[in-house]
Amino acid sequence: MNELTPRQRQIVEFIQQWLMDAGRPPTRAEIAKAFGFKSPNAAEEHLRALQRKGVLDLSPGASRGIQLKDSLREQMGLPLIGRVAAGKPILAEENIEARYQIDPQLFSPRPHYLLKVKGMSMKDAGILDGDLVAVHRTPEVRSRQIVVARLENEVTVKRYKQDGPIVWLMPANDDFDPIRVDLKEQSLIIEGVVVGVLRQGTGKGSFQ
Amino acid sequence: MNELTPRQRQIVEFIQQWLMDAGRPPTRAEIAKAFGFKSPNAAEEHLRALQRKGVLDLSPGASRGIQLKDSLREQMGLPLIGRVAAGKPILAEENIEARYQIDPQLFSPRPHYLLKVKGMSMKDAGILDGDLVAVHRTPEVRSRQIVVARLENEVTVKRYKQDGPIVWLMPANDDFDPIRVDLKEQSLIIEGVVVGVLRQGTGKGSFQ
DNA sequence: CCTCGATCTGTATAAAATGACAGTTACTGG
DNA sequence: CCAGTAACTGTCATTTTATACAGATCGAGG
Repeated sequence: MNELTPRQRQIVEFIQQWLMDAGRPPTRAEIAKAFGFKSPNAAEEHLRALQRKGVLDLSPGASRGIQLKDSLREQMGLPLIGRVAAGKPILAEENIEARYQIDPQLFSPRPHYLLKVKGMSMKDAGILDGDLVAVHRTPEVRSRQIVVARLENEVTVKRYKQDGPIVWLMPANDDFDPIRVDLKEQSLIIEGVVVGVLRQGTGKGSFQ
Repeated sequence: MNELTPRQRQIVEFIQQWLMDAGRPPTRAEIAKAFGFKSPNAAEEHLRALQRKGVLDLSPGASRGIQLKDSLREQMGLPLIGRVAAGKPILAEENIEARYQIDPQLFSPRPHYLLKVKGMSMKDAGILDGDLVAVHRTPEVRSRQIVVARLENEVTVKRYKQDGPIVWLMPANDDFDPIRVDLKEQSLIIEGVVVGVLRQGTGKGSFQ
């Protein structure tokens, strides 16, 4: 049901482009002109179809009353997770300290949240105390990826290494010891894989 | 001349807010209603004044034809500087590999560009080969800040240390030696101070 | 005192834009 | 073959919007 036709996708992309260029949504006539339609009603019907499919909202009566729903989500930005309350899902509202808009093209795959790292256990991977890691939420992890894992209500960032039923969470710092997890005895929840790192100049960072 | 009156500032802030909420600029009537004006012309005159002061652009004839100039610059995003061509200013068009939108609240002071770091000379400061550093363009640097400096047409990222007429550019890696610059003999151009670090998951990064 | 800019009211109108109705064409699944 | 949907053309009444013109007030500066 939510599948867009190629033409509809073109229309959405055109509206996005127009928003970037002009700072306001296009009118029906402007859409029609851009696509070579000889009637504004062609645009009207596309907009109706896209509204039915939930891609955008139309404000009745308002000129340029087109609102892309995706852009709303983008306006929200990535949530920054600080301290994770025990037992709560990681993206619970009470864990969110702030939201930051980040260009989605910057990281891939697309991150779902930012997590503030505590401690220096990943120092040699260039992840310092206070850094923010961009995390893509997925349970699929491969060995040697840096993951966000939850063990006994404790959230940690470590390099993942699987050896049959044994998972090793490897720090990147000789002062720390690897953590051994026997999946037959303990539950390990993978909260996602790290797809980027972000350090703010402010705070106790190592510069300025 | 570019000083806005308090009322004008309110108008600009209102337009920004409206853009965030509705995804389209307000009409004159909508501005008038929000401020309690009994005539849309009051809004019209504010818009004219703001256009004269260069804060926004008005598209004649278009409904909701208000474009905030700041938001245009924000839409452009931060330029990513890769290889710096010898002799060219760092922000020359040919040095720009891409542009990324970054939440301005994320770093402070506000960065002007991103620079791709080559080599591991700042490893112990958590800056690895291929990382992007967010740089605030200023010639004012204090000792111990990490700076972007240009020496003999070579752009480097190092920790700054001044000792009278002698400047030391300190690596954060025991395998590298400090660079000694005598300001009486050599010219050192400070291209800015590092206000943040950003690592993309892709590439030859140390994870995934 | 006079002028000027900022900040408004009040009125009016042309242009821009929405949104409805009546058709057409082409393709797709039953 | 028929119904349904996507993708249009063509027309037009109504509403929304921009924008011009004629005032009014108030405070700052010469």
